[in-house]
Amino acid sequence: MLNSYSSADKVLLAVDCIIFGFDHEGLKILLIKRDFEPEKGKWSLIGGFLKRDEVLDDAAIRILNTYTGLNDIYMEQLYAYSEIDRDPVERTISVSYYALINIENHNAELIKNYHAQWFSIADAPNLIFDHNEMVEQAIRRLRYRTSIKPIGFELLPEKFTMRQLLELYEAILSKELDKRNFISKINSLEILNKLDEKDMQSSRKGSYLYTFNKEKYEEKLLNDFVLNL
Amino acid sequence: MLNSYSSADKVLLAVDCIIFGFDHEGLKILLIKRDFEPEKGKWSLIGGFLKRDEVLDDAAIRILNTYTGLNDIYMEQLYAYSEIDRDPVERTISVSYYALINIENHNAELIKNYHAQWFSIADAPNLIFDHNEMVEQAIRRLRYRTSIKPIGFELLPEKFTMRQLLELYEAILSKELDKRNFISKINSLEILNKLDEKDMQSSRKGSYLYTFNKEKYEEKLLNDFVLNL
DNA sequence: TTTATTAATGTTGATTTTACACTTATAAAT
DNA sequence: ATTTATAAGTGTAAAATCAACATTAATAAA
Repeated sequence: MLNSYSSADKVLLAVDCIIFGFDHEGLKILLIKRDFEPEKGKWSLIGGFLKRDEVLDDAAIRILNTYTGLNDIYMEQLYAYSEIDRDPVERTISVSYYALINIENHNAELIKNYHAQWFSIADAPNLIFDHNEMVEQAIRRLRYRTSIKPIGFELLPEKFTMRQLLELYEAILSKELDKRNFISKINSLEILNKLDEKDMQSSRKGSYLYTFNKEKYEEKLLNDFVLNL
Repeated sequence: MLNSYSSADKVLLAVDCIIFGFDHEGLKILLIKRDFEPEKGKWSLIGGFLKRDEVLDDAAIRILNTYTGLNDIYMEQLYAYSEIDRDPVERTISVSYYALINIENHNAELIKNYHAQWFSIADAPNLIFDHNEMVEQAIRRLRYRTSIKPIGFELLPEKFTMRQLLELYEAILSKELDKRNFISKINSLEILNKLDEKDMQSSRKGSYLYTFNKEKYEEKLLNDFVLNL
Protein backbone atom coordinates (compact mmCIF):
# COMPACT_ATOMS: atom_id res chain seq x y z
CA MET A 1 0.00 0.00 0.00
CA LEU A 2 1.26 3.37 -0.98
CA ASN A 3 0.94 5.15 2.28
CA SER A 4 1.11 2.65 5.09
CA TYR A 5 2.90 3.96 8.12
CA SER A 6 4.20 0.56 9.19
CA SER A 7 6.24 -0.11 6.11
CA ALA A 8 7.87 3.33 6.01
CA ASP A 9 11.51 3.76 6.81
CA LYS A 10 12.58 5.78 9.80
CA VAL A 11 15.62 7.96 9.76
CA LEU A 12 17.76 10.00 12.08
CA LEU A 13 17.00 13.69 12.02
CA ALA A 14 19.75 16.12 12.89
CA VAL A 15 19.71 19.87 13.37
CA ASP A 16 22.74 21.95 12.41
CA CYS A 17 23.10 25.58 13.36
CA ILE A 18 24.87 28.34 11.52
CA ILE A 19 25.60 30.87 14.23
CA PHE A 20 26.51 34.32 13.00
CA GLY A 21 28.26 36.91 15.08
CA PHE A 22 29.80 40.27 14.30
CA ASP A 23 32.70 42.20 15.76
CA HIS A 24 35.33 44.72 14.67
CA GLU A 25 36.87 42.11 12.41
CA GLY A 26 33.65 41.45 10.54
CA LEU A 27 31.06 38.73 10.18
CA LYS A 28 31.90 35.45 11.87
CA ILE A 29 30.52 31.98 12.40
CA LEU A 30 30.90 29.71 15.39
CA LEU A 31 32.42 26.33 14.63
CA ILE A 32 33.28 23.37 16.76
CA LYS A 33 36.06 20.85 16.61
CA ARG A 34 34.33 17.49 16.64
CA ASP A 35 35.35 15.28 19.53
CA PHE A 36 33.74 12.12 18.27
CA GLU A 37 33.85 9.94 15.19
CA PRO A 38 33.43 10.20 12.32
CA GLU A 39 35.58 13.15 11.31
CA LYS A 40 36.83 13.59 14.86
CA GLY A 41 39.08 16.63 15.07
CA LYS A 42 37.60 18.28 12.01
CA TRP A 43 35.62 21.51 12.11
CA SER A 44 31.88 21.35 12.01
CA LEU A 45 28.75 23.39 12.58
CA ILE A 46 27.26 22.84 15.96
CA GLY A 47 24.46 20.36 15.81
CA GLY A 48 22.64 17.52 17.43
CA PHE A 49 19.88 15.03 16.96
CA LEU A 50 16.19 15.73 17.18
CA LYS A 51 14.54 14.03 20.13
CA ARG A 52 11.33 12.12 19.76
CA ASP A 53 9.32 14.57 21.81
CA GLU A 54 10.83 17.75 20.48
CA VAL A 55 9.98 20.07 17.59
CA LEU A 56 12.74 21.22 15.27
CA ASP A 57 12.68 24.83 16.48
CA ASP A 58 13.18 23.66 20.05
CA ALA A 59 15.99 21.34 19.06
CA ALA A 60 17.76 24.25 17.40
CA ILE A 61 17.27 26.38 20.50
CA ARG A 62 18.48 23.61 22.75
CA ILE A 63 21.59 23.03 20.68
CA LEU A 64 22.40 26.72 20.56
CA ASN A 65 21.94 26.98 24.29
CA THR A 66 24.08 23.94 25.01
CA TYR A 67 27.07 25.34 23.21
CA THR A 68 26.75 29.05 23.92
CA GLY A 69 24.65 29.37 27.04
CA LEU A 70 22.40 31.78 25.17
CA ASN A 71 18.63 31.93 25.37
CA ASP A 72 15.97 33.87 23.55
CA ILE A 73 17.87 33.96 20.31
CA TYR A 74 16.07 34.40 17.05
CA MET A 75 16.57 31.41 14.80
CA GLU A 76 15.20 30.64 11.40
CA GLN A 77 14.89 27.30 9.70
CA LEU A 78 16.71 27.09 6.41
CA TYR A 79 16.67 23.81 4.57
CA ALA A 80 16.58 20.03 4.89
CA TYR A 81 19.66 18.22 3.57
CA SER A 82 19.15 14.61 2.63
CA GLU A 83 21.93 13.23 0.45
CA ILE A 84 22.13 9.51 1.10
CA ASP A 85 25.70 9.41 2.35
CA ARG A 86 26.00 12.90 3.70
CA ASP A 87 26.72 11.30 7.05
CA PRO A 88 28.75 8.12 6.52
CA VAL A 89 27.70 6.49 9.79
CA GLU A 90 24.00 6.29 9.26
CA ARG A 91 21.30 7.77 7.07
CA THR A 92 20.71 11.16 8.58
CA ILE A 93 18.65 14.04 7.30
CA SER A 94 19.75 17.37 8.65
CA VAL A 95 17.65 20.48 8.98
CA SER A 96 19.72 23.65 9.16
CA TYR A 97 18.91 26.72 11.21
CA TYR A 98 20.69 30.00 11.42
CA ALA A 99 21.02 32.29 14.39
CA LEU A 100 22.26 35.82 14.85
CA ILE A 101 23.96 36.52 18.13
CA ASN A 102 25.81 39.32 19.76
CA ILE A 103 29.31 37.99 19.79
CA GLU A 104 30.03 39.68 23.12
CA ASN A 105 27.28 37.81 24.90
CA HIS A 106 28.28 34.23 24.44
CA ASN A 107 29.55 32.16 27.30
CA ALA A 108 33.28 32.01 26.68
CA GLU A 109 33.72 29.22 29.19
CA LEU A 110 31.25 26.94 27.46
CA ILE A 111 32.69 27.63 24.06
CA LYS A 112 36.15 26.80 25.31
CA ASN A 113 35.02 23.55 26.86
CA TYR A 114 33.45 22.45 23.63
CA HIS A 115 36.48 23.46 21.59
CA ALA A 116 34.33 25.89 19.69
CA GLN A 117 35.79 28.92 18.01
CA TRP A 118 34.72 31.98 16.05
CA PHE A 119 35.95 32.23 12.48
CA SER A 120 35.71 35.09 10.03
CA ILE A 121 33.55 34.01 7.15
CA ALA A 122 36.39 34.61 4.74
CA ASP A 123 38.90 32.35 6.44
CA ALA A 124 36.76 29.63 7.94
CA PRO A 125 38.19 26.14 7.55
CA ASN A 126 36.69 23.41 5.44
CA LEU A 127 33.83 21.76 7.23
CA ILE A 128 32.64 18.16 7.47
CA PHE A 129 29.84 16.64 5.46
CA ASP A 130 27.74 19.22 3.61
CA HIS A 131 28.28 21.94 6.20
CA ASN A 132 30.07 24.27 3.80
CA GLU A 133 26.99 24.28 1.62
CA MET A 134 24.82 24.98 4.65
CA VAL A 135 26.92 28.01 5.50
CA GLU A 136 26.74 29.35 1.96
CA GLN A 137 23.00 28.99 1.91
CA ALA A 138 22.71 30.67 5.28
CA ILE A 139 24.70 33.65 4.03
CA ARG A 140 22.43 33.94 1.01
CA ARG A 141 19.39 33.87 3.26
CA LEU A 142 20.87 36.41 5.63
CA ARG A 143 21.62 38.68 2.70
CA TYR A 144 18.04 38.39 1.49
CA ARG A 145 16.79 39.06 4.98
CA THR A 146 18.56 42.38 5.17
CA SER A 147 16.47 43.58 2.25
CA ILE A 148 13.13 42.86 3.90
CA LYS A 149 13.65 43.06 7.65
CA PRO A 150 15.78 45.26 9.88
CA ILE A 151 18.92 43.59 11.11
CA GLY A 152 21.51 44.50 13.67
CA PHE A 153 19.69 44.30 16.95
CA GLU A 154 20.85 40.73 17.22
CA LEU A 155 24.41 41.27 16.09
CA LEU A 156 25.54 44.59 17.50
CA PRO A 157 26.20 45.67 21.08
CA GLU A 158 23.47 47.68 22.74
CA LYS A 159 25.10 50.97 21.85
CA PHE A 160 26.77 51.24 18.48
CA THR A 161 27.96 53.81 16.01
CA MET A 162 26.61 54.42 12.54
CA ARG A 163 29.91 53.14 11.22
CA GLN A 164 29.46 49.82 13.01
CA LEU A 165 26.02 49.42 11.50
CA LEU A 166 27.36 50.32 8.07
CA GLU A 167 30.18 47.82 8.41
CA LEU A 168 27.75 45.13 9.51
CA TYR A 169 25.70 45.62 6.38
CA GLU A 170 28.82 45.74 4.25
CA ALA A 171 30.01 42.47 5.78
CA ILE A 172 26.70 40.74 5.20
CA LEU A 173 26.23 42.02 1.68
CA SER A 174 29.90 41.68 0.91
CA LYS A 175 30.06 44.99 -0.89
CA GLU A 176 30.91 48.60 -0.19
CA LEU A 177 28.06 50.94 0.55
CA ASP A 178 27.87 54.69 0.13
CA LYS A 179 27.97 56.13 3.63
CA ARG A 180 25.60 59.05 3.06
CA ASN A 181 23.04 57.05 1.15
CA PHE A 182 23.20 54.29 3.74
CA ILE A 183 22.60 56.67 6.61
CA SER A 184 19.62 58.30 4.99
CA LYS A 185 18.07 54.96 4.09
CA ILE A 186 18.53 53.62 7.58
CA ASN A 187 17.18 56.81 9.08
CA SER A 188 14.10 56.57 6.91
CA LEU A 189 13.27 53.29 8.66
CA GLU A 190 13.02 55.20 11.95
CA ILE A 191 14.27 52.35 14.06
CA LEU A 192 17.23 54.11 15.67
CA ASN A 193 17.56 56.28 18.74
CA LYS A 194 20.42 58.74 18.52
CA LEU A 195 22.02 59.17 21.95
CA ASP A 196 23.73 62.29 23.28
CA GLU A 197 26.70 60.12 24.07
CA LYS A 198 29.70 59.74 21.80
CA ASP A 199 32.12 56.91 21.21
CA MET A 200 35.64 58.37 21.38
CA GLN A 201 37.57 55.22 20.54
CA SER A 202 37.49 55.48 16.80
CA SER A 203 38.28 59.12 16.14
CA ARG A 204 39.32 62.49 17.52
CA LYS A 205 35.93 63.92 16.81
CA GLY A 206 34.00 61.05 18.32
CA SER A 207 30.89 59.54 16.79
CA TYR A 208 27.42 59.48 18.16
CA LEU A 209 26.13 56.27 19.66
CA TYR A 210 22.77 54.81 18.73
CA THR A 211 20.47 52.19 20.13
CA PHE A 212 17.70 50.36 18.35
CA ASN A 213 14.20 51.48 19.20
CA LYS A 214 12.97 48.08 20.25
CA GLU A 215 9.28 48.72 19.64
CA LYS A 216 9.73 50.09 16.16
CA TYR A 217 12.31 47.45 15.34
CA GLU A 218 9.94 44.65 16.24
CA GLU A 219 7.08 46.29 14.43
CA LYS A 220 9.24 46.28 11.31
CA LEU A 221 10.09 42.62 11.89
CA LEU A 222 6.43 41.78 11.52
CA ASN A 223 5.82 43.66 8.29
CA ASP A 224 8.25 43.22 5.46
CA PHE A 225 9.60 46.25 3.65
CA VAL A 226 12.04 46.75 0.85
CA LEU A 227 15.47 48.13 1.54
CA ASN A 228 17.73 48.59 -1.46
CA LEU A 229 21.28 49.18 -0.33
CA MET B 1 27.03 11.52 25.47
CA LEU B 2 25.72 14.47 23.63
CA ASN B 3 26.03 13.28 20.09
CA SER B 4 25.96 9.51 20.03
CA TYR B 5 24.18 8.15 17.03
CA SER B 6 22.98 5.02 18.81
CA SER B 7 20.90 6.79 21.40
CA ALA B 8 19.21 9.15 18.94
CA ASP B 9 15.55 8.76 18.10
CA LYS B 10 14.48 7.90 14.60
CA VAL B 11 11.38 9.35 13.05
CA LEU B 12 9.22 8.98 10.00
CA LEU B 13 9.90 11.53 7.33
CA ALA B 14 7.10 12.48 4.97
CA VAL B 15 7.06 14.66 1.89
CA ASP B 16 3.98 16.71 1.06
CA CYS B 17 3.55 18.45 -2.27
CA ILE B 18 1.72 21.67 -3.01
CA ILE B 19 0.92 21.36 -6.71
CA PHE B 20 -0.07 24.57 -8.41
CA GLY B 21 -1.90 24.77 -11.69
CA PHE B 22 -3.52 27.61 -13.59
CA ASP B 23 -6.47 27.82 -15.95
CA HIS B 24 -9.14 30.28 -17.01
CA GLU B 25 -10.61 30.15 -13.53
CA GLY B 26 -7.39 31.13 -11.83
CA LEU B 27 -4.73 29.58 -9.65
CA LYS B 28 -5.48 26.11 -8.38
CA ILE B 29 -4.02 23.38 -6.22
CA LEU B 30 -4.33 19.65 -6.57
CA LEU B 31 -5.79 17.89 -3.54
CA ILE B 32 -6.55 14.29 -2.79
CA LYS B 33 -9.29 12.65 -0.81
CA ARG B 34 -7.48 10.38 1.63
CA ASP B 35 -8.43 6.75 1.30
CA PHE B 36 -6.76 5.56 4.47
CA GLU B 37 -6.85 6.34 8.16
CA PRO B 38 -6.47 8.65 9.91
CA GLU B 39 -8.68 11.35 8.44
CA LYS B 40 -9.93 9.01 5.74
CA GLY B 41 -12.24 10.87 3.38
CA LYS B 42 -10.80 14.28 4.23
CA TRP B 43 -8.89 16.42 1.75
CA SER B 44 -5.15 16.45 1.89
CA LEU B 45 -2.06 17.46 -0.02
CA ILE B 46 -0.55 14.61 -1.93
CA GLY B 47 2.32 13.11 -0.05
CA GLY B 48 4.20 10.02 0.92
CA PHE B 49 7.04 8.74 3.03
CA LEU B 50 10.71 9.13 2.33
CA LYS B 51 12.43 5.86 1.57
CA ARG B 52 15.67 4.91 3.21
CA ASP B 53 17.64 5.07 -0.02
CA GLU B 54 16.05 8.18 -1.44
CA VAL B 55 16.84 11.89 -1.21
CA LEU B 56 14.03 14.31 -0.48
CA ASP B 57 14.02 15.87 -3.94
CA ASP B 58 13.57 12.43 -5.49
CA ALA B 59 10.80 11.53 -3.08
CA ALA B 60 8.95 14.69 -4.07
CA ILE B 61 9.41 13.87 -7.75
CA ARG B 62 8.26 10.30 -7.21
CA ILE B 63 5.16 11.36 -5.34
CA LEU B 64 4.25 13.93 -7.95
CA ASN B 65 4.72 11.36 -10.67
CA THR B 66 2.66 8.75 -8.90
CA TYR B 67 -0.37 10.97 -8.68
CA THR B 68 -0.13 12.97 -11.89
CA GLY B 69 1.97 10.90 -14.26
CA LEU B 70 4.14 13.96 -14.81
CA ASN B 71 7.90 13.97 -15.12
CA ASP B 72 10.53 16.67 -15.34
CA ILE B 73 8.60 19.09 -13.22
CA TYR B 74 10.36 21.84 -11.37
CA MET B 75 9.93 21.47 -7.62
CA GLU B 76 11.31 23.47 -4.77
CA GLN B 77 11.71 22.48 -1.17
CA LEU B 78 9.88 24.73 1.24
CA TYR B 79 9.96 23.87 4.89
CA ALA B 80 10.13 21.09 7.46
CA TYR B 81 7.09 20.78 9.73
CA SER B 82 7.65 19.04 13.02
CA GLU B 83 4.88 19.65 15.53
CA ILE B 84 4.77 16.66 17.84
CA ASP B 85 1.21 15.59 17.10
CA ARG B 86 0.85 16.95 13.62
CA ASP B 87 0.18 13.39 12.54
CA PRO B 88 -1.77 11.59 15.27
CA VAL B 89 -0.66 8.11 14.25
CA GLU B 90 3.02 8.44 14.70
CA ARG B 91 5.69 11.09 15.06
CA THR B 92 6.23 12.27 11.54
CA ILE B 93 8.22 15.21 10.28
CA SER B 94 7.05 16.45 6.92
CA VAL B 95 9.10 18.35 4.39
CA SER B 96 6.95 20.33 1.96
CA TYR B 97 7.71 20.91 -1.71
CA TYR B 98 5.82 22.95 -4.24
CA ALA B 99 5.46 22.28 -7.92
CA LEU B 100 4.15 24.30 -10.85
CA ILE B 101 2.44 22.32 -13.54
CA ASN B 102 0.53 22.95 -16.69
CA ILE B 103 -2.95 21.99 -15.65
CA GLU B 104 -3.72 20.66 -19.13
CA ASN B 105 -0.92 18.14 -19.02
CA HIS B 106 -1.82 16.04 -16.04
CA ASN B 107 -3.01 12.52 -16.43
CA ALA B 108 -6.74 12.79 -15.82
CA GLU B 109 -7.11 9.04 -15.46
CA LEU B 110 -4.59 8.85 -12.63
CA ILE B 111 -6.07 11.81 -10.85
CA LYS B 112 -9.49 10.25 -11.02
CA ASN B 113 -8.27 6.93 -9.69
CA TYR B 114 -6.68 8.61 -6.73
CA HIS B 115 -9.75 10.74 -6.06
CA ALA B 116 -7.67 13.81 -6.62
CA GLN B 117 -9.21 17.08 -7.68
CA TRP B 118 -8.23 20.62 -8.61
CA PHE B 119 -9.45 23.42 -6.35
CA SER B 120 -9.29 27.14 -6.80
CA ILE B 121 -7.09 28.57 -4.08
CA ALA B 122 -9.94 30.70 -2.84
CA ASP B 123 -12.41 27.88 -2.28
CA ALA B 124 -10.22 24.97 -1.37
CA PRO B 125 -11.57 22.86 1.47
CA ASN B 126 -10.03 22.61 4.90
CA LEU B 127 -7.12 20.22 4.86
CA ILE B 128 -5.86 17.64 7.31
CA PHE B 129 -3.03 18.13 9.76
CA ASP B 130 -1.01 21.27 9.06
CA HIS B 131 -1.58 21.19 5.32
CA ASN B 132 -3.43 24.52 5.26
CA GLU B 133 -0.36 26.18 6.69
CA MET B 134 1.80 24.46 4.10
CA VAL B 135 -0.35 25.85 1.32
CA GLU B 136 -0.19 29.37 2.71
CA GLN B 137 3.54 29.21 2.95
CA ALA B 138 3.80 27.85 -0.57
CA ILE B 139 1.77 30.77 -1.89
CA ARG B 140 4.03 33.21 -0.09
CA ARG B 141 7.06 31.55 -1.61
CA LEU B 142 5.54 31.49 -5.07
CA ARG B 143 4.77 35.19 -4.74
CA TYR B 144 8.34 35.92 -3.80
CA ARG B 145 9.58 33.80 -6.66
CA THR B 146 7.72 35.87 -9.21
CA SER B 147 9.80 38.86 -8.17
CA ILE B 148 13.14 37.21 -8.83
CA LYS B 149 12.57 34.59 -11.53
CA PRO B 150 10.41 34.40 -14.61
CA ILE B 151 7.31 32.32 -14.13
CA GLY B 152 4.67 31.02 -16.49
CA PHE B 153 6.49 28.49 -18.59
CA GLU B 154 5.44 25.88 -16.10
CA LEU B 155 1.86 27.02 -15.66
CA LEU B 156 0.63 28.22 -19.03
CA PRO B 157 -0.10 26.31 -22.22
CA GLU B 158 2.55 26.47 -24.90
CA LYS B 159 0.83 29.34 -26.68
CA PHE B 160 -0.81 31.98 -24.56
CA THR B 161 -2.02 35.55 -24.75
CA MET B 162 -0.68 38.54 -22.87
CA ARG B 163 -3.91 38.60 -20.97
CA GLN B 164 -3.39 35.05 -19.74
CA LEU B 165 0.07 35.92 -18.51
CA LEU B 166 -1.26 39.03 -16.82
CA GLU B 167 -4.02 37.07 -15.14
CA LEU B 168 -1.55 34.45 -13.97
CA TYR B 169 0.51 37.12 -12.26
CA GLU B 170 -2.58 38.72 -10.83
CA ALA B 171 -3.72 35.38 -9.44
CA ILE B 172 -0.36 34.67 -7.85
CA LEU B 173 0.12 38.14 -6.41
CA SER B 174 -3.55 38.43 -5.58
CA LYS B 175 -3.75 42.01 -6.78
CA GLU B 176 -4.70 43.92 -9.89
CA LEU B 177 -1.92 44.98 -12.19
CA ASP B 178 -1.83 47.83 -14.67
CA LYS B 179 -2.02 46.26 -18.11
CA ARG B 180 0.28 48.66 -19.93
CA ASN B 181 2.92 48.73 -17.23
CA PHE B 182 2.82 44.95 -16.94
CA ILE B 183 3.34 44.46 -20.64
CA SER B 184 6.28 46.78 -20.84
CA LYS B 185 7.93 45.22 -17.81
CA ILE B 186 7.48 41.71 -19.16
CA ASN B 187 8.73 42.79 -22.56
CA SER B 188 11.83 44.25 -21.00
CA LEU B 189 12.72 40.75 -19.78
CA GLU B 190 12.90 39.64 -23.41
CA ILE B 191 11.69 36.12 -22.71
CA LEU B 192 8.68 36.09 -25.03
CA ASN B 193 8.27 35.29 -28.70
CA LYS B 194 5.33 37.09 -30.28
CA LEU B 195 3.70 34.84 -32.88
CA ASP B 196 1.88 35.93 -36.03
CA GLU B 197 -1.02 33.86 -34.85
CA LYS B 198 -3.99 35.27 -32.97
CA ASP B 199 -6.34 33.78 -30.43
CA MET B 200 -9.89 34.60 -31.52
CA GLN B 201 -11.69 33.09 -28.53
CA SER B 202 -11.57 36.01 -26.20
CA SER B 203 -12.44 38.97 -28.42
CA ARG B 204 -13.63 40.17 -31.82
CA LYS B 205 -10.27 41.73 -32.51
CA GLY B 206 -8.30 38.70 -31.45
CA SER B 207 -5.14 38.83 -29.40
CA TYR B 208 -1.66 37.81 -30.40
CA LEU B 209 -0.31 34.55 -29.08
CA TYR B 210 3.09 34.27 -27.46
CA THR B 211 5.45 31.49 -26.53
CA PHE B 212 8.28 31.60 -24.06
CA ASN B 213 11.73 31.76 -25.54
CA LYS B 214 13.05 28.70 -23.78
CA GLU B 215 16.73 29.63 -23.93
CA LYS B 216 16.26 33.11 -22.59
CA TYR B 217 13.77 31.91 -20.01
CA GLU B 218 16.19 29.37 -18.62
CA GLU B 219 19.01 31.84 -18.68
CA LYS B 220 16.90 34.11 -16.50
CA LEU B 221 16.14 31.21 -14.18
CA LEU B 222 19.83 30.96 -13.38
CA ASN B 223 20.38 34.61 -12.57
CA ASP B 224 18.00 36.36 -10.25
CA PHE B 225 16.59 39.72 -11.24
CA VAL B 226 14.16 42.11 -9.67
CA LEU B 227 10.69 42.47 -11.10
CA ASN B 228 8.48 44.99 -9.37
CA LEU B 229 4.91 44.55 -10.48
C1' DT C 1 48.74 76.55 17.88
C1' DT C 2 48.95 73.37 14.36
C1' DT C 3 48.00 69.01 12.49
C1' DA C 4 45.87 64.84 11.60
C1' DT C 5 41.82 62.04 11.61
C1' DT C 6 37.30 60.51 11.27
C1' DA C 7 32.31 62.27 11.66
C1' DA C 8 28.59 64.64 9.79
C1' DT C 9 25.89 66.47 6.36
C1' DG C 10 22.63 67.83 1.09
C1' DT C 11 22.12 68.38 -3.66
C1' DT C 12 21.63 67.21 -8.38
C1' DG C 13 21.02 64.46 -12.38
C1' DA C 14 19.63 59.92 -13.85
C1' DT C 15 16.64 56.24 -13.60
C1' DT C 16 12.57 53.94 -12.48
C1' DT C 17 7.92 53.75 -11.38
C1' DT C 18 3.25 55.01 -11.58
C1' DA C 19 -0.99 56.79 -13.36
C1' DC C 20 -3.76 57.30 -16.97
C1' DA C 21 -7.25 57.24 -22.07
C1' DC C 22 -7.89 56.75 -26.78
C1' DT C 23 -7.75 54.15 -31.19
C1' DT C 24 -8.04 49.68 -33.67
C1' DA C 25 -9.55 45.37 -35.33
C1' DT C 26 -12.96 42.28 -35.84
C1' DA C 27 -17.35 39.40 -35.32
C1' DA C 28 -22.02 39.61 -34.56
C1' DA C 29 -26.30 41.75 -35.17
C1' DT C 30 -29.26 44.33 -37.89
C1' DA D 1 -23.65 46.78 -46.19
C1' DT D 2 -23.72 49.13 -41.98
C1' DT D 3 -23.76 49.50 -37.26
C1' DT D 4 -22.52 47.97 -32.81
C1' DA D 5 -20.19 45.91 -29.19
C1' DT D 6 -15.94 44.15 -27.19
C1' DA D 7 -11.45 43.43 -25.84
C1' DA D 8 -6.62 44.48 -27.78
C1' DG D 9 -3.04 47.47 -28.37
C1' DT D 10 -0.35 51.42 -27.56
C1' DG D 11 2.77 56.16 -25.18
C1' DT D 12 3.57 60.02 -22.19
C1' DA D 13 4.26 62.90 -18.37
C1' DA D 14 4.67 63.57 -13.47
C1' DA D 15 6.42 61.62 -9.27
C1' DA D 16 9.41 58.97 -6.66
C1' DT D 17 13.60 56.80 -5.95
C1' DC D 18 18.38 55.96 -6.57
C1' DA D 19 23.26 56.98 -7.24
C1' DA D 20 27.10 59.84 -7.30
C1' DC D 21 29.63 63.04 -5.16
C1' DA D 22 33.01 66.89 -1.60
C1' DT D 23 33.23 70.01 2.08
C1' DT D 24 33.06 71.43 6.83
C1' DA D 25 33.25 70.21 11.85
C1' DA D 26 35.03 68.47 16.08
C1' DT D 27 38.52 66.91 18.71
C1' DA D 28 43.00 64.81 20.53
C1' DA D 29 47.67 64.57 19.89
C1' DA D 30 51.83 66.64 18.62
